[in-house]
Amino acid sequence: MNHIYYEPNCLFLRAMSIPTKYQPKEAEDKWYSYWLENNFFRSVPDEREPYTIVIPPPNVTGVLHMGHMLNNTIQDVLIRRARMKGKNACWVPGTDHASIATEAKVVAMLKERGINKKDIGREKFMEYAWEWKNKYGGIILEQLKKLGASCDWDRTRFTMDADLSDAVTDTFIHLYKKGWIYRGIRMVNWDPQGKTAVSDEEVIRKEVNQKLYYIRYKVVNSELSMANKNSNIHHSLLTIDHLTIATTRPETIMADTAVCINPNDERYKHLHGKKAIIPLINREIPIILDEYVDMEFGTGCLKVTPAHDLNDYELGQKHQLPVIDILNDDGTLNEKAQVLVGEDRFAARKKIIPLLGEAGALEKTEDYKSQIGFSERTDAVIEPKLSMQWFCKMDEMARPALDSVLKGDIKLIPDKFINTYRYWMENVKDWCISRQLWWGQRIPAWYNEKGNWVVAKTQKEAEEQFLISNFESRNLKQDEDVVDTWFSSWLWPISVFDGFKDPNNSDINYYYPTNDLVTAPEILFFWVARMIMAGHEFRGEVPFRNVYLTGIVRDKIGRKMSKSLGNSPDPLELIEKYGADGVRVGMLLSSPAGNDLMFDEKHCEQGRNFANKVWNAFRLVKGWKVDDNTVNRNETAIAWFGSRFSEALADIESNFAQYRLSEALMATYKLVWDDFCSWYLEMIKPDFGQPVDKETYDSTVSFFEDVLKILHPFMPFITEELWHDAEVFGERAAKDCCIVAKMPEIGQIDTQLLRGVESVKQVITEIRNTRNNKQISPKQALKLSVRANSGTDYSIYNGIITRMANISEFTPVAQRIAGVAGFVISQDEFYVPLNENNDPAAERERLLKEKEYLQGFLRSVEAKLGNERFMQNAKPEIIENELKKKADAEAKLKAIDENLRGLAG
RNA sequence: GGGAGCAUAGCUCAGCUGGUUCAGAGCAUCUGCCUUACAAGCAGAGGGUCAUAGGUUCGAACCCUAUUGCUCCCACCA
Repeated sequence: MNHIYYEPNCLFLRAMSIPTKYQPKEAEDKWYSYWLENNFFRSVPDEREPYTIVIPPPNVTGVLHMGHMLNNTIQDVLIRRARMKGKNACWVPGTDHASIATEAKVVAMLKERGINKKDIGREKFMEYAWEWKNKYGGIILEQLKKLGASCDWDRTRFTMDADLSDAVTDTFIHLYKKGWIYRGIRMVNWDPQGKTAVSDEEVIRKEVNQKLYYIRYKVVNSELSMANKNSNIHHSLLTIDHLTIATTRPETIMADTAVCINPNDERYKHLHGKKAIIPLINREIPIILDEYVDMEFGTGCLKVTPAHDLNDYELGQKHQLPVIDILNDDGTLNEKAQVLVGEDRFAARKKIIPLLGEAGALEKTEDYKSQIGFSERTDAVIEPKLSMQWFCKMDEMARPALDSVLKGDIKLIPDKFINTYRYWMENVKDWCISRQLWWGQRIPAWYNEKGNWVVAKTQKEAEEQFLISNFESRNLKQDEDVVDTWFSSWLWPISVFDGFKDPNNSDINYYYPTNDLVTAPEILFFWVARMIMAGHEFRGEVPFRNVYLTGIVRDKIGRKMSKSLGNSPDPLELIEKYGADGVRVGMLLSSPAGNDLMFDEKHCEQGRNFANKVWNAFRLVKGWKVDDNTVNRNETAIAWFGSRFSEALADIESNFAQYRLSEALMATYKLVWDDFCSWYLEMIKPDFGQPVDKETYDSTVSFFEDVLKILHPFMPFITEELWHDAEVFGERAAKDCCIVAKMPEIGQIDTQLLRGVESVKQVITEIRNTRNNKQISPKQALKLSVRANSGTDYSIYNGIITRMANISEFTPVAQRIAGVAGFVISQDEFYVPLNENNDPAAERERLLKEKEYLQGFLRSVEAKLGNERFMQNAKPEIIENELKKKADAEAKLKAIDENLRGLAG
């Protein structure tokens, strides 16, 4: 779309050696290193007010995705703004060890090399894992730098740093001593792929199409079966009946320990006290009675499998049923299953169906939809499994954490999340904190050979405790499990400032509580709620004041961006293509807090175009020659933009105060593009080849400085680049960088002037419109007259109007001018005599149309004013407004009537 | 099954305590322009029964009720 023959024209431009398009790449590298070299991101406590953000630590092995882009752009905007407002801004970066995800990656890596995790043992495995971490762990942080993230990199932390791990151990012991951490056998969510337990929150439920299998169990006549106890072979001959159960998991029938029916179920009264026989393995199980069974569902007969279903487990406990666990940790069937041993649970499900068929036990299958739990990290289907785990009691910690949100000590933005937060906190369950992994902080519990155990920080301390309690303390072994990753990340806002190691150090005292937390609503409970609990428990204070919840980044047709769908653009490629500033603007343009972001590359394009606009506005100003002898004719324009800037700034500030970042950006965008470029610069632009007067130039340069400042948090690179143009701004010392410039403050706002210019803009638009309609070239100067009925003095706008609308002569008149094109702006009549003949008929039509509209308007206003109840109930200022509307409309109608009469005459 | 939220222009969203004929912005679209900063641009224009149906009110996009459609969260029905 570039006009090839246009570019060479640039050669004729004076002082226009800079390209017509902003080149982001070079500026980005240059200024990011410059900022680093000059320690602008570094924060140490001082006398200033702190402004602190701790980054939601990304997975150490992760790579940057669009969610990170959005999240970190927001944080950077907030932190840069705070820095420019004179606060001591501190953004603490870091990464999370993400035990299950990282361990899975390391296991996969080892597998590729033909190494099995179990064979090499824990120590060797950890060596590999650290090696992996050191190799890939920094990638995502390096990527954040490309985005312009102004983190204090000297403070970079990792959740498995020695100090942070110590904090985990110490808090574990602390909570254990309080009685809030306990150990027990429970049904947990087992991830057969990660081979670990996961917490309830890490289970994602999805609706899945399944089959419901109807399986026939023979029923044994109890007396006969007793009599023939020793002749299993003849079971089938002795059965007198059968029952049918419905299940989605036929591969678990070998673990059944009962069949349950509702005692009130008339259909099955004859089964009371009898026994059923599991098909294929022919094991006898009791038929028990419990009202838990829904008579409506399936056949009304429920197979009870305590080892592989939470409800069945509870039912089993109640009826003291044995537990038969037929699954290995990896989800394959073990020898207790007797059939299909070694098969994976899903393979077994497929294979058992023909077996049941052959045995005559399969009655029918039905399609069936139900919710199934998947592991958040590995996406494996969760298997309920009975095992010994560590738990953390949550109810007591939840209470203050709920209060601080309900009382508003912590604000959720947007606040619609308060409801969900409350629901969760009021129904909080104990947290399963142990994980059967190696990558993470090991549980500080020690066991002797007899199975006695203590909780202690070191083996030595454990031995001492064993001695005190007179237990055998030889050959102590530490618990093999590690704690849940979130058991370290919930300490993050405290641990990054060494608040556990040294609870009274100057950093934690200065930076804590932090100000804003920017994160996704998905981890509101996982992470945010638990951080609040930890804040109360370990510091007696909330960890942050505001939680800005971002939405999910989706593609433009609303699908969540994911690797598997391949619909996620590579953020670094986007930066390459549109520049970091362009991408930042693109991300922020349409993403109000809490709303999902329908990502479209077009937004980045818009961001890039905006950067280019700023760049070219700068080229314009840079190209001007200043002449001290030229007179300033732009006082009005300068005064206007000063006011307009303050007005817009007030709006921007208010948007920021409410965390409406996209609106703050849009307000900035419009101020710069429309008010500054399209209006102000056009108003004051000297004619080609003409110099600009000193006053206008200085004011414009100063305005430009302010514009760069308010743009900086959104577009750090281009602003810093232009900021350092020595020709325009003079040489700047390092300490005077844009990144640390003082944000402009809201100045005087001359509302009368603002309103006047708004009218003037309308006048100019009308004239341009007239040109468009009548196909008059903008180059052809026109004459303009005004009959100022409103009393407005247009003389101060003379320069603006003549320049912007190419008017050769702008004169006030006392009488209306007949037979001339015209328009009315707030009671004032404007006339544009045109050279060619007017079309009186068309003009008349236009006037009649406007008259009709005004009459309708007047009628509605008069109706209101004539309404007694309105006059009684409406606020006085509303009524006053209506009266003014009436007067305006009447004046306009009068002018139109006069014009119509003129046309007629 | 329970709870919450949303529905405004082709798209993404504003619309704050009901009150300018209130229906807005950006993008996209259309028309005319290579006007000496910028065609990644300039100037102008056209787009909407505010999901549907009722109600409250002098007055409703806004408050209430119902309906429809979508989204999210929570929940053990095999």
